[in-house]
Amino acid sequence: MATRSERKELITERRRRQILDAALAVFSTKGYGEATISDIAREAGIAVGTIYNYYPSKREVLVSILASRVLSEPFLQLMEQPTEVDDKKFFSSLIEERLTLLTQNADKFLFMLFEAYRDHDLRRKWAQEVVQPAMMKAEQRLRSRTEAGAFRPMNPSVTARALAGMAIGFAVLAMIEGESSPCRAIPRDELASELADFVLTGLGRRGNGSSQSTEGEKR
Amino acid sequence: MATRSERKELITERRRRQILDAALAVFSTKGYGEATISDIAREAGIAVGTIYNYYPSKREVLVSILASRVLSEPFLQLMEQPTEVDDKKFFSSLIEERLTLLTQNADKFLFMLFEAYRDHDLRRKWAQEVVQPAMMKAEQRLRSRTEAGAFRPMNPSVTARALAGMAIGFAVLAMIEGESSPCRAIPRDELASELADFVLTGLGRRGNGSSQSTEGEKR
Amino acid sequence: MATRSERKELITERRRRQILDAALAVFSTKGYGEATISDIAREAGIAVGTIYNYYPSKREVLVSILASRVLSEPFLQLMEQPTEVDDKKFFSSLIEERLTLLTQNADKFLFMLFEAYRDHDLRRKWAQEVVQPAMMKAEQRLRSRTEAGAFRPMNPSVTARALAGMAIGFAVLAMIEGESSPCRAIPRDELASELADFVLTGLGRRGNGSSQSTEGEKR
Amino acid sequence: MATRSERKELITERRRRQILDAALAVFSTKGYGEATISDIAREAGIAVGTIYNYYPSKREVLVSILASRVLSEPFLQLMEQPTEVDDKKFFSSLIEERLTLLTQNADKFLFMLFEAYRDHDLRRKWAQEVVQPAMMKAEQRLRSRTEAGAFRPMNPSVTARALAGMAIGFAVLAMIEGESSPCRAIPRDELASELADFVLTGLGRRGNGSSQSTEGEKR
DNA sequence: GATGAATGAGAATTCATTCAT
DNA sequence: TATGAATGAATTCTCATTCAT
Repeated sequence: MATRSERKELITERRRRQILDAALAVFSTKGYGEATISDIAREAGIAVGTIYNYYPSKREVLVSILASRVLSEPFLQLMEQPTEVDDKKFFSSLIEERLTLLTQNADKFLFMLFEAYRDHDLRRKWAQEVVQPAMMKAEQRLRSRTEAGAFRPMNPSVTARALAGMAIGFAVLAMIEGESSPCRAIPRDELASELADFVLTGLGRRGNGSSQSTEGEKR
Repeated sequence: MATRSERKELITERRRRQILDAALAVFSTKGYGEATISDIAREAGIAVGTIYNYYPSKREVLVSILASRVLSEPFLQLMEQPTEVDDKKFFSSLIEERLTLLTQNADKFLFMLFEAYRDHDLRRKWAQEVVQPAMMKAEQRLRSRTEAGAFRPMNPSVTARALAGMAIGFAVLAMIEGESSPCRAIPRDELASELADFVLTGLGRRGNGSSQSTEGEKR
Repeated sequence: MATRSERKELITERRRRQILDAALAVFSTKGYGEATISDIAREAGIAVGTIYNYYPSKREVLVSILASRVLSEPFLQLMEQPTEVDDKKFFSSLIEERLTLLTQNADKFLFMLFEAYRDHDLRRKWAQEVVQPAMMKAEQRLRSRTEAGAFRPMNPSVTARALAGMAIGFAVLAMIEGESSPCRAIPRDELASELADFVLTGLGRRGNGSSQSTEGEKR
Repeated sequence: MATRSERKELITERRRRQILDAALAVFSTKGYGEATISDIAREAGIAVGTIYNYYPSKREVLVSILASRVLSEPFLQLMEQPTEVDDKKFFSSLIEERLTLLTQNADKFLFMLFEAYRDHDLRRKWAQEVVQPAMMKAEQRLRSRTEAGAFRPMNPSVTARALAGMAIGFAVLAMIEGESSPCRAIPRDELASELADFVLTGLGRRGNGSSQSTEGEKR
């Protein structure tokens, strides 16, 4: 009967997820080195030994997390492109969504960033399977908007990374500042709108090239 | 002559620095949890016991690093404002410099970010003593440039964080992508110039509010 | 059936006893400070780590010994009152029994005495739960024998402690003198009889108050 | 010049005493195993290294203490015989004095007892040079008082040890009971008098042999 | 499969001892 | 001679891993 082995498969899969969930929670709280298998077992509500029925070592649990989580939710999601067409609306909703995602997963994100940084293979995998596809999509979009005359000519590779980076760095700063950040007082949608404006028009006044230097610099 | 105790003071200070340097190197390579005191001692070229003559525990070494390094070079530097007045030049050089700094210290920066994230006090200290003063300076500048009519009206708190965040996130992405990033091919000054343009004019074409959606998208 | 958890309970109890037995043996031989967990593990025939599955620290093993052994066999026993009624027989057998106990457990007794001396709580516990109840029983007996006209009027608190103390101190001296003590040559029952006589009649001749100084000393 | 070396000798002796005093204080508080050379140096107000100029090892400091202190003050003193002739007065003052001595030095006494117990040589030395001479003196006295008709015939070896033991054990019990001992409420001289009575007349009524059994036991 | 006690290698920490100043 | 920083062996304690139940 295939049912038998299928059911087994299913249960096994459930267990694995249960373990990875617990491990991710513990790792992102305590860091890989300071988390113990005991912590993970407790978090998962199972026995220590059970973990070893599914993963051969603590290290393997980490790798498995990085492999399965880094290359999936919420990181793929993080880079996905919505299909909104109005630029302002597009960026507002994109930014709002991403900031929420990043802020809610700051601990996991940081932990993965840090651990992946130390694992070359993972880093490469992450770069190739998550970051670069997403960047390519973003570049595509930038290019097409430029061709449509909506955006100015630019280097789309650089700009895509500046945009994505802005979201990441903004979230990092928000995490460091915590409650004391003045941004906490601003409603999320207003914040997103403000950031969208910055992204679209830069610092300069509309209608003038903002790279104009001040009077003293006039030529 | 106070020379005797002064000299001792000096030697002690040197040793402490020696230990912190070694510890920072090891921690940022292996992470706090996986680094051993032995590693640090070996890196510093001293005996294990010597470390304990200067710091009461491994944890204290970490805290001391975070306290002394996070609150000093290169992090204060990272947030310092040059006095350049031409906006384009200002941002170009600022960005170039910061990217270099961040890229060269990516490992340390990440490690600290991660560990400080898990140490409330440190995080608060970092926020209060580094990030917020720097943000305030940046906000000031934005405000004065706006008053001078050079920049458009904006929320300076948000914008300052978007700018700083962009640098941080850009560096993080660069770190993840490593050699495979298309930005690696671009000369550093050109990259900085491109980013400065983005910062100053946003995505939109000069002379038109880029938050306008294009005709084709009108409904 | 509660058998499962009962059995576990039983095994746990056995292990604890095994560890405490080994620890007591090692501690009383080498002293707390110089005994190592390794020594205890070796003595108990188990692994070092196993000890930590039952006690959180070396100190806790000590405390547990003091708490469980000081407040039980052979110390409670040491203070228990037989019900013999003939005074001479009573003291002879009491003394004989106690001396044997003390001598056989001199090392443990000393070790506990010394360590308990340095642990206020333990000392108080020992005093309250062992020494004082025993002293009270002894006082009771002295009082009732006095009322029966068998013993002279006296302060029973002081006398009870003098009696118990005599046994303790006699054992201590025997321990110090070891083989070279002249008491070693005397059969145990004779020794007990001699001590019982001393206890019952003191140094003085019967029939005269021995606190009188003799004529020869009069001046 | 002998003066030079004599002075040196003197200073050396002073230092040794200073170290031993400190070491005795520390050892009797923390026990040999848990005391550190640092503790001793701090207690003595000198540097760690200095101790090693006078004693080759920590162990040697211990041995030196045991050798010099066990065989001298206050232990020899403890066993010395006053020359009082009135038996009641003799024992009262003897007991009072010894109890004070023992109580004040309980920590040192216990520590030495414990450590000496574990050092065969020391124990033998203690037995031969302190305990047995003192016991012999006591036996002598008992014998002569018996010959004078003041004391009843007895085994002086046993009785001497019972007497000395009583003082020791009484002090030990007082130490264990601490503040909660009812003996604390009794003035020291009254206590001594009570004990002297016990020593001289035993438990029984004067004028009757107290080894008489009670009526129910009549034969 | 699940469990969790046992294991022992390995890490943090202590401290007797040395030795340059 | 006195000092106290440096050393590293020894010790306490942790925890990944195994395995009998």
